[in-house]
Amino acid sequence: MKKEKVQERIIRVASDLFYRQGFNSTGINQIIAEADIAIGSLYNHFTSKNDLLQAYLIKEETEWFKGFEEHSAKISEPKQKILSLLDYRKKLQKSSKFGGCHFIKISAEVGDSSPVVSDFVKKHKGKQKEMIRTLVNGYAESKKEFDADLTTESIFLLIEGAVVTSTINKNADSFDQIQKMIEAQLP
Amino acid sequence: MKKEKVQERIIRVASDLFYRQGFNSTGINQIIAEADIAIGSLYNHFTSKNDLLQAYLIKEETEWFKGFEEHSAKISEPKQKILSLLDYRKKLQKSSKFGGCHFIKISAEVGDSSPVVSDFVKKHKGKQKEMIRTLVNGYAESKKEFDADLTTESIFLLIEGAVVTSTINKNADSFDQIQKMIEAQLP
DNA sequence: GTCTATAGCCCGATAGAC
DNA sequence: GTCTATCGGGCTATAGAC
Repeated sequence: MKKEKVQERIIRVASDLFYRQGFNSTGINQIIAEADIAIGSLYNHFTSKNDLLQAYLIKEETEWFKGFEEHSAKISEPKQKILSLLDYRKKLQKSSKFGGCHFIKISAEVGDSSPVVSDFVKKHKGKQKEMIRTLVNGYAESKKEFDADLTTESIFLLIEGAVVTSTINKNADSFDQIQKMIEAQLP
Repeated sequence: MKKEKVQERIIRVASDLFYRQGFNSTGINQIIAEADIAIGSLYNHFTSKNDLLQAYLIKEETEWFKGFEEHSAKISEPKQKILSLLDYRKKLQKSSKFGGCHFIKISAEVGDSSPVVSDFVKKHKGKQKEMIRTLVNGYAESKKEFDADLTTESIFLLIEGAVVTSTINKNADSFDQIQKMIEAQLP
């Protein structure tokens, strides 16, 4: 394990605070205190707080896809691969104490006032949906009279609904429910 | 039309700003400027900014249910009544330029740090779901072998997913998609 | 490339005149 | 019950020593 560089530590600390407290509720002073650096050092590595926000988005997106790849690496059967995505999102929610989706959260907080953030989140959710589409198409090859597009949209929207709802209710019930629903759509 | 009282104007202005800009990004000074009052008057009617936040939540919840009642007043057929809920949420999204659900938004921004807000949003979403359950039960009476509970959860989660997704994509596509899905669940 | 000090601004909230 | 003036503190960001 290589020693963590200063810049990486700043991003890690800031990301954690942005997610847990919100971007606007996290001050520069808190970031430098928890990262144990001086404010001059922070502004040597990042030009502004918004610059940190961009690094946060990129980091979380990279880790999101890498995390799913690792989570589902051993699964090759298409239906199980789809279900492992539900399991992945459920796992993320549990390990974050139901903190919610990073991207929905930041979008709700600063999205409308920052086109950079809105665009990033929109594209990210598009990537998620395309990943689902690939999984569904892999499943659909063996089936006839199967509407892959509608199934893709349905799985995507059910997951988004389940994530938001599990965040509000602070439990994983909605994931157990959508698992039944999605299994029923994959005969 | 009665003349709008000062207190009502404050709530109206603050609510609008909280929704469009976010709670943390809205300052007291902006509220009093747009409401055209002095800061002393604001603190005569409300004890704190958090007090205003509570008034905002109550106002939005009241208007949400009243709005649906009016929107669906002329519809008595159970299936159409359910579909009118989708139409209502779609209408809300369009008229707010896809600003998203008030309650999901405030929950994402300050929910975790404020149990009062988290609890309110959780209860509010519970009320929404119970309303859906009543509508679905009204429909289910005429059907056999119909899983009202699972259908209720499915409709609720699809709507939540559609609202979040339409907010991110700034269009109503997801509502058109869930309409197909939900119609298919109501044979 | 790390540090301290501080500028310049805005925040929520209060005091007290009228 | 509305107003103005102001407090104390936090904010992001910069300047400049080392």
